Amino acid sequence: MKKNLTLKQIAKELDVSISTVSKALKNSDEISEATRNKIQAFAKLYNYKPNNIALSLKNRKTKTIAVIIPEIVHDFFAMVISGIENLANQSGYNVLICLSNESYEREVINMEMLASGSIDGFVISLSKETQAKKDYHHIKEIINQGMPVVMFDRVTREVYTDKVIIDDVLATQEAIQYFISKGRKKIGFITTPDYISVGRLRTEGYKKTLEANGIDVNENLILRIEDESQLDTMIDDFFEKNEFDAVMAVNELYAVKVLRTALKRGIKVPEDLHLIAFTDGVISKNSIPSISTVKQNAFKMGEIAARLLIQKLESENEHEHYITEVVGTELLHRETTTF
Amino acid sequence: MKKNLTLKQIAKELDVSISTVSKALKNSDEISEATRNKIQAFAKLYNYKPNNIALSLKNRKTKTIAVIIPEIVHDFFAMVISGIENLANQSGYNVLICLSNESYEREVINMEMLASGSIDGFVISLSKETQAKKDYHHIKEIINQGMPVVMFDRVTREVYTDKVIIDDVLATQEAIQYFISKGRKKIGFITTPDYISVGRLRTEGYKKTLEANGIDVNENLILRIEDESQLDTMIDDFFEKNEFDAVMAVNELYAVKVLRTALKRGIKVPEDLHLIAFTDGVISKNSIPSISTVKQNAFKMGEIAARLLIQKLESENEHEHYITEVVGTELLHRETTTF
DNA sequence: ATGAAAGCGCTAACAT
DNA sequence: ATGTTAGCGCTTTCAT
Repeated sequence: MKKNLTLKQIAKELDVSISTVSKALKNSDEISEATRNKIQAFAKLYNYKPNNIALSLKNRKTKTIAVIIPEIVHDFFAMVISGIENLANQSGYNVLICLSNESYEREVINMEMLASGSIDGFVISLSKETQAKKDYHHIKEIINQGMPVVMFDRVTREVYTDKVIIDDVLATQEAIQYFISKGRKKIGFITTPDYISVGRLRTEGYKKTLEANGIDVNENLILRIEDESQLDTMIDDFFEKNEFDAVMAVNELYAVKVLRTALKRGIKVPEDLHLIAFTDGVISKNSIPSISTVKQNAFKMGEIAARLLIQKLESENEHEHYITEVVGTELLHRETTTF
Repeated sequence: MKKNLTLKQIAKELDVSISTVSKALKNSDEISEATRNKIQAFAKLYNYKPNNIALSLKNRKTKTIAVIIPEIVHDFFAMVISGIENLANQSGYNVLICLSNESYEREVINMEMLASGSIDGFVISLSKETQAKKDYHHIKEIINQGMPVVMFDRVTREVYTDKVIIDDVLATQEAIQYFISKGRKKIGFITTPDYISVGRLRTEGYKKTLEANGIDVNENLILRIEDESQLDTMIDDFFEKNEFDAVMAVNELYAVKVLRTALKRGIKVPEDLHLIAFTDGVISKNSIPSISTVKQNAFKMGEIAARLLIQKLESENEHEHYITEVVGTELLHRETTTF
């Protein structure tokens, strides 16, 4: 490992003191122009780069924020990240991404690693395992140490901090109500186990809407998928045992599997089966037929999360006050619904 | 910002020296068991966490590696990252991800930020803009400073370092040869501009195969897509002006667009049109019909890249020797080809 | 105009 | 068994 050029070396080489070099490079007018020029030229020539680590130690500021997401192969998270990057870069912040891979342990490890010095704040969406365990110690601790954390999408009431979410109940109600308005009554709902916050809320929205319309909730029409490796068989089985005229899925992967299964069984979409998914990503847009979705404005969510975080970072006062921003959603009709 | 507990504070609180605390926490037997216990108990109680920044400054080691990728909404990159994470985590390394967003400037900014202290090494796939500009100064510089860099997929001969690639020419030849073996002659090829290394190589493989089989290369049948926002119109136009019995696309997004266009035009797939794509991701798997692909073993590529990097990091000797690992590919038949 | 020195949090060689 | 000290690279206050 060749070592990086340091102030010390420059100082020695040019036979001045370290502090003179430091000041000269900052263009301080404490230093004569001649010396300044000489030092700057030298630094440039040998491509001096200040050591960020040393700077962070000193300043306790890194101008970088970290995003912790459960998985990367998911357009919703990818788009949120784009939003975060967009706003953060504009404000002069760099963005680091870490994956929890839906694992509690990796979430903790990554956060602890970063929390101790490397970054100024977090944007996080909880891993499945964390939500299942309901153990939020690591996050509370980080907040207690004074590091700002903004949560998005998969959040929890148990941590008091800024949050960015959509109204999952409402968004689902809107979709289900649409099905009903089209005369659909046998509405299937494919979701996650209830310990995942958004899955639970969406299921709640589904049930509420049926009840509000005087339709009995049939638990058989709700499929909760725990283990994605069994997606295909579970959905196939779901169709084997039930009959639907509409299905809603909590993400686009589940939705496209439904679509495949339905078509394979000779069910016509959208004529015989209406389908709406959460997450307006590449799958929904490009599937054939393309899938109608609840547009979550993921990019905007990312921007808001970044804005909230940076505001906290740059405000002096103790931040006793936290807010939850609810981003609006939109029902986007494509080829799996009739408009 | 409440401050983190430091060795100094513990030392003061317990009325011992800082180094005693440091040693005690490392369970050094230089320290009496009594003192050790006392200090460890205190540290635990107040939840002491060593400051990574300080450690890095000291050790010049961070045990974390950074991955720089052009974009996140792309299964190939997502899967490579999984592979990297897998191997890195096993070896006790953390992984940080940064996006270049296909921009030269962001690639440079991110790398420079990280290079100066925050990480031990890089795994990178070049951004489009970097490949177009052919400006690799930032990477060469980092390597010169003694920081190991491993490149994957979008690489360049101009930087001498470890690389992980597939044999793009060969993989394409295999696919095109398959088309030909099925009697297909009007073979379209949808690719990127030639400045993108993998696009160029794949185009080369396409042409070579045709020539080897005595088929004239018709440049009209090659569509180079620069600007993805025009994907739909360009492909539509491509089909308007030409007739195909087979098409190969350099990624799954292009492929699914081809599929949509073909079906919309009443072309039967795979009967009238064979289709093969690079990238074996969610789109190919879930499209209807599902798309036959060149499986790039992205996960494995990630693992190899991480392994190469970590080997360099942990070997003492000056690493004068670099290798390029070529990962095997596989033609995966699904519903857009007949087997 | 320039430099010395302290300090950020930690480790480790070297006292005591 | 415990402590002192120097040093990692940098900034900044306080001399000179």
